[in-house]
This record gives sequence, structure tokens and C-alpha cells, in this order.
Amino acid sequence: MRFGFGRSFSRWEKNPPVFSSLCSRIPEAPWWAYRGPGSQDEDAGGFFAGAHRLACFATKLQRPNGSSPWCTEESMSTVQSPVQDPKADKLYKIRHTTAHVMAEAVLRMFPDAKIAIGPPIDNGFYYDFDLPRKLSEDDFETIEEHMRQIIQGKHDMTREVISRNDAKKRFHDQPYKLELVDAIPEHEEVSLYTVDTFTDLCRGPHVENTRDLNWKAFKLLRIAGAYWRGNSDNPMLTRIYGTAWEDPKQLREYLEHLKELEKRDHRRLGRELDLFHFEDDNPGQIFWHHKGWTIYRTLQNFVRESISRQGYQEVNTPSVMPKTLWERSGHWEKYKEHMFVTESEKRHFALKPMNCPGHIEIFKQGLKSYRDLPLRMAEFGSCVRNESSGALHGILRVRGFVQDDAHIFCTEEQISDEVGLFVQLLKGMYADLGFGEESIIVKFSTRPDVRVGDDATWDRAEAALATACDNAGLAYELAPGEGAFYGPKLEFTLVDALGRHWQCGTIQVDYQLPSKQRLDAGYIGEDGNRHTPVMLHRAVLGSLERFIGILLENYGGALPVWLSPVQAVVIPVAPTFNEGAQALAKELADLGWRVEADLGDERMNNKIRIHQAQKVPYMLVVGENELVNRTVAIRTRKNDRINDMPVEEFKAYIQQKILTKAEL
RNA sequence: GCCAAAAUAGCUCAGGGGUAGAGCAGCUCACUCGUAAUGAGCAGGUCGUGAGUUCGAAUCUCACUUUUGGCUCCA
Repeated sequence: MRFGFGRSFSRWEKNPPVFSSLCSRIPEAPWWAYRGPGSQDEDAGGFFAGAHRLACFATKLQRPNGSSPWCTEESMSTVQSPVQDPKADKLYKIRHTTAHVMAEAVLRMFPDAKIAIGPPIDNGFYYDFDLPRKLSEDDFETIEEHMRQIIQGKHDMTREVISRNDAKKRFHDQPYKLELVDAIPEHEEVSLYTVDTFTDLCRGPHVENTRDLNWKAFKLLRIAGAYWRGNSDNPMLTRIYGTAWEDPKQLREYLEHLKELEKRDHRRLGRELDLFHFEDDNPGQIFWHHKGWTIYRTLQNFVRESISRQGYQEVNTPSVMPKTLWERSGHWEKYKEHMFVTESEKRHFALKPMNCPGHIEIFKQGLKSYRDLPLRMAEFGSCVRNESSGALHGILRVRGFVQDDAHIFCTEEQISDEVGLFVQLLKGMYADLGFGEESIIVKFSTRPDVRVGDDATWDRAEAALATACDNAGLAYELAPGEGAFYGPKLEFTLVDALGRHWQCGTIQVDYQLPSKQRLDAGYIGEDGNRHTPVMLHRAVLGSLERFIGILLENYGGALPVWLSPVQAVVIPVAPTFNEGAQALAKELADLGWRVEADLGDERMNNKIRIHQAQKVPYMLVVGENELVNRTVAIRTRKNDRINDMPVEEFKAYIQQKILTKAEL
């Protein structure tokens, strides 16, 4: 039973493949390129082929003209067509072979190690091992040294095709390889690749000789645990991640890029900009500080304004709801482990993990007529989910959060129009938040094999979604069979300034939850009979908490003026002008802007430095000249200077920046 | 939840079996200053929590908690 928004609110992808946005603009791209991260082929025959294909395709696309090795706006816009044979890509081969070299290095250290798989991935590779002892990053130096030796040995990479039986003999002491041999489909040949002393079951391709690898252009990055074949019932293996490039310069650039990511980490920014904090004895719960909460409120009010223009009504439903309700909705059966439960006078209650049941309860108050539809009900409800400890991550994945959640109760005929309105709303909101159409990826998930409802209903529902996208001019990727069992859905993914993907918005058609068997919502139709409304679950931002995290990382903390917790700071050139500075700050703050005066003991230079580091959009430097002439000297956080702007002009200036939601 | 690593001052980090150290931030004082750090001084920590080993533990051992990186999950 899956109600609500599926993965859209909690899913975050730190280092996702960067290709799907590209694929949406490449009509001739093969269908598999459309499949998102996590859709790695797990079927027996696939072997890790899915991951391979995706990785190499991504690799190719990322470097359309050999420029930036990872995804940038430039590289994205220059991509013209997919490669015919993605596996031929040189970086793909380099990374694949480097993985084998690493496996040999590890086997040199641990001859008894069991080896699993070692595919190339975005920007690098990994290999999974079953090792006799714990590994730490201190071991990297030794492994890397072995790898350098192997690479410098200029060994040929040789391929041989053998029978299944021979393969099993070769790998009789490698249980994981034996499993993989069995997983190769009948019609595919079994191939081995050998480099130096290391032979691996592998479909390739690889570089021809280790001289094609650069011993200065790879680096081991981290150690992680990973379940064998991605299944949590299987044993946990030791995975070593590394990165490999054609030359040391690319490696250096990539490591710089990683540093840049670290600088933009929202957790770091949250602390440095005094936005929020966490406490050890309350994991997954955010303490919002004033500045962070200012961003939060601003964003929330932005949502309010946006949806109210589309006729949404805002409601509020209880945080604690009886277990019986969750049983009827179907959530208890499937999600009880992830719900916080409480008890009062022998009755069990649960903290709400989502708002939809509450909205149905409101819908059911009073008799509803078809004239009441579509009814768009929104709520910023505090939801609580007991996310597993290992999944928590800053404000991107928390246990307490609020969604820009709403449910649209409508007739089936109204679905198309409602989805159209929603797409329009979403596009506008994303644009306001700095994500143009080129940064939006739409995924359209159609009927799964196991589903409820007749095909005619599915036809109509899917057509409604497709028409709505077409009308809105949004291209979408088709994800056949990935819809919820109760209805098709659209998922909206944002591509941020660093090319990373964040799934945020969604709209899902749900015939089930309002049905008689579940929460039993009804309305009186034109025909005088009782009907069940269709329910559309929808969100634009997803969780506000997570979305703020995304914004922080996207902008590196330098939020657009309208979202900045402090929009301007008045800095007197000397203490003599403190009074004037304070008066100016008050004058501006009285008009509704978030303006402060810095009257501290520091010298002007240091104040500028401090507020620049705090990403304050405008610093208004005032001295005698400005106070006498009623002007300001603007210094932006980007070091732009506008001197002698009359105060009145600055008011219009900042007003304009806020109205247009300008970055600066 | 699983695998691994980490936890020392508000922050970033050094140290390391004999009752703790720097820079920045903070506080105090001085400085009347024009676009990215004025100077001096002071204060600040039960070294995540709880056990154990030891004459002695921040340091070694174990457990727990949290965080980080992955894996799994994500209504």
C-alpha cells in the first residue's frame, strides 16, 4: 500500500548520475539511459550491466568536448547527441581497468580476500571485497602503492572467452564470482579479463594495456559497506571507492570540485550562517535559529501566496491521530515501524507521517456536492517519520518535517485540468526559486504490472497527465511500469548549479485512499448519486526543510535577496556615524526589509569582511558624505560597488530586487 | 537497521599513560578609522557517555550515544 508522495520527499541524491537531464533533450537516446539512479539492473542476466551502461553513458555525456569532466551548465548545453557505443569511451575503460588493478592490489595484501564486483561509476569506480580484516583509509597508501606498481608494469589486458564450467573451475574459491557466473544468461558468452596476475570475470571492455592508465591520475577516496547485490538480506561487503582520470590535471580538478561541494555543504552553511542546529540526544530533529527560520517562513509564505492564487484553501489537522485511522488508511500495516506511536488511556495513537488522511476527514465533514469540486486542500502539517538512523542527513533527511502538501479532490474528468494547473504552478514556483525550465526533469511513471483499476481508467488517467505536460510545454521521460499501483504519477527533479539532481515535486493520481474500502470519501454527483472523488496528492517543493538544504547548496549560502535572512547591513565608516547608520537601518527596516546596522567596535574593513562571509547581499557603507547627502554606498557580496545612490533610490532598488526575486 | 571511521574550547584543528594547546570567535580596554582581519589583555574544556585495565586514563580495552561516508529504506 503506497499512498502519498512516494520517494519524492525523502529521496536525496548526493552524487547522482548527471545524465538524465541530458537524455530528456536527446530524443534518440536509448531508453535505458532514461532510467534513474537506483534502477541498476538487478535481474540475473543484467549482471551489473545497467550500472555499467549508465555510468559510461554519463561519462561520455559529461565530457562532450573534453572540457569540464563533470556536469556543468556549459557541458550540458553543448551536448548534441548520444554516443553510439558508450562502452568505447576512454574514461569508462580507464575506470573499469583501474578497478581491476585495485582488486589485484587488494589481493596482494589479502590473498584470501573474496572479490565481488567492480564497475566504473560516475567519476570513478569501486570494487567490493569480502576481507579478512577491517580496512581503514590508512590502508589506502599501501593499496595505491601496489596499484602504481601494477600500472607501471605495463601489463596487457587480455580477454578470453570460456565455458561456464571452466569459469566455475577458475573461480571455485570465489563464491561471489560463482554466483555471477550463474547469473549470466545463456545466450551471453562468459569472458575473463586478465591484467598482470589478476583474472576477473568481466564483460569488459578495458584499456589494452596498463600503460593506458596514468599512475598519477587515480586516487582512492573512501571505504564503505555495501550489501552483496544490493540486498540487505545478503552479507555486507567492503567497498572501496576511487576516482580515475586520463591525466593528473583532471584528477586535481575533480578533487577541487569535491572541495567546492564540501564548502557548499548545507550542514556547514547552517552552522556558519547561524541557521539551525541539531542535538545529539534528539537525532533527526531540527532546531531552527532565527535566521534559518526567517528563510523558512519566507519560503512558506511564498508557497502560500503561490497556491492561494490557484484557489487552494489552507487547513490544519492534528499531529496525533488514532491508530485505528492508520489501520483504515492502510499505513499501519506497511509503515508501523516508521511511525512514532504513543498511548493515552489504553488507546494507541501515532504521530502523523503524512497529511492525507486528515484531509479526507475534513472533506467528509458535511455533505459534499460535485459543485464543491475540485477542492484543493493544503496544509503545512508537521509530519514525523521514524527514519532509520543511518539514513539521517543534515536537514535533507530528518525525522520531523513539513511538506508543501496539498490534496485535490476532483472528478475524473477534472484530472487533466488540475494536473495542468499544477504543472503551471510548479513551473512558476521553480522559476521564482532560480530553476528555469532547463533545470527541471519530468518523469512520467505509468501503470505497473500489479495494479488496481481497469485499463480504461488507467488510459484516461495517463492521458490526462500526458496532456497536461504537453499543454505546459514540459518534456518528460517515460518510466513505464513505475507508477504506483493505484495510479500514474509525475515526478519533478531539479538540477542544481553543480549539476546534481534533487527530486522535489510530484503529483499522483489516487483512486484508492478515498474509496469505500479505505477512508470512504464521497460526494453527491449531478445525477444525485453518491460518488467517490479522485484524490491528487501533490507537492512542489517536497519537504520545506529539505528544500532549504537544496537551496543552500545550490546558492552556496548566497541566497537571493528575497530569501536572505539579512538583506542589508548598514556599516558606518567610523563610530562617529553610528547614530546615522542606526537611523538609516531603522528607516529601511520599518519599510519591511531585513536591515541591520553594525555598530560594533570592529573597524569598517573587518565588518565588511564579516558580512561578506555571512553572504549578506548588500552592505551599505555610510560616512559623512552619505549622511549629509542622504545617499548610500552599496557594496554587494560579490564586491560590486555603487556609490552615492540616494536613499530613496536604494529603496526602489531593493524593492525591485525582492519583487523580481533577483539573486542580487 | 547494516559496514566502517570519527568524537579534544563556540568553530577549525594539534597533542597524547603522569590531572590540556593553537588560531579564529567571545569578553575587557585602548584606537574617531572610507570598502575583505587595529592593537593589547582576559576568560574559556570532567578531552561524547558509562564501565574496565592501571599507582595514575583525555590517551589502552569494552559497551553505548551521536556524527560522517556508503549500503538498505524512504508512505
